[in-house]
Amino acid sequence: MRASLTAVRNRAGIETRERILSATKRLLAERGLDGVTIKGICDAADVHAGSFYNLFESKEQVVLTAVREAIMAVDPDPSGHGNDTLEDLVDAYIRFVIDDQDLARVYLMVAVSGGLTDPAIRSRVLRHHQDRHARFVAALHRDRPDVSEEHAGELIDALLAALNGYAFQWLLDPSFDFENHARRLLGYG
Amino acid sequence: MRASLTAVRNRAGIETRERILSATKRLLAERGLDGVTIKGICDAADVHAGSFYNLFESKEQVVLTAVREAIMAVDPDPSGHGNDTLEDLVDAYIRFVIDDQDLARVYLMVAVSGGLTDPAIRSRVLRHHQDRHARFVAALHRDRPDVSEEHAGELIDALLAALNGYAFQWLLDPSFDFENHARRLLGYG
DNA sequence: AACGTTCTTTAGTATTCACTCTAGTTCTGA
DNA sequence: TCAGAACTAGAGTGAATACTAAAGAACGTT
Repeated sequence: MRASLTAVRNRAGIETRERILSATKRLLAERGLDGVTIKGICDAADVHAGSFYNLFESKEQVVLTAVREAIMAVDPDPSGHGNDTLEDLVDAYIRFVIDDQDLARVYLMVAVSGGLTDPAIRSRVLRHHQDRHARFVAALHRDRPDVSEEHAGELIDALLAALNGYAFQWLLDPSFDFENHARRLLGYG
Repeated sequence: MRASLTAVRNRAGIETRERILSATKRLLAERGLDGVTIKGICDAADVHAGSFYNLFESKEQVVLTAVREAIMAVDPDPSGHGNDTLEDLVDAYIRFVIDDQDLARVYLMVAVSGGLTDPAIRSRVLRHHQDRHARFVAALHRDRPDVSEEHAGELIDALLAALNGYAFQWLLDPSFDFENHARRLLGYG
């Protein structure tokens, strides 16, 4: 690791950084976590290795940055939490997956392959899941105060897991009716 | 690729082949599709590279062999098809995931990462899914002849996708009540 | 316009990867 | 037991990998 990166201040540097990050996201979606190479990123971003290392410390850093953005993109409006209905939350996930397929692919691949193999990514994924779980449970409780806390926890557990399964199936086979199946999950009882 | 492999006939060769294959499966489960290396496999199987290439043509071949076994292990009793109930099929999947976590991990990682990036694996995964889908639809139709074919197809679509989502969630977080959630999916209506 | 900082390029290095070669050892069948 | 086939060991090859160093170009500030 380099001692420290020079500060990024000029317009050129900021633009290059953005180009590298979006190329990384695209390549992650296309080739997967380990299919991404520095050369691939640099070619796609039309940048030389030296420039890359002027702006990022390592391949790991740029990948983690892209992954972090993908994970954060799953949840809408994280500041104004507390007023979403369960339907809002599910809708937001549906929209995320459909509108931002690249990031959704990254999110799922990271969750599955990374979560199942890399301890650092695993804990990140689990933590993210906990936050999501809490948010969904709160929303469910708002809609249906009669549902017990324990039961709500289990319902949301199943809901989130199924949503991921649906999303994956749709990314693999676009004829899968992701949107309707996902909405139908809301008929909880 | 080598012109041809010498035939594997001796006990020693067969044993070594098995050692290599099971080491490959274990490493696939631990490190993922691209985390597996020839050196890793050879070390784990206590074999040298020369021996490896005497028994397998390439890294790709041994990985695909392991993957094929993982995918085949998902479906029970493929010969005697036609008499399983939907409950049998779901039970078999539950048992597969719980009893053979390594293979289940490989199966899911391959389906997600491989399916989303590698065209060869993608078509293999899709084809496998079609077979599974047909089997599940037939079982549903046997239980409930009143359900229309189209509706049955959609129900099974959702069932299979949810099962995969549940399995992944459980592999990531063992406190997830995979078995019960999976069984609950059978309350279709 | 001139100076220091930031950015880019070019040409590397060391390492790891899948895979090969060859010589030697063990096994099997006759 | 012996010949030939199957198997193993271990060094080695070239390509690809992440990453670095150093020099020059572009930028922004004064």
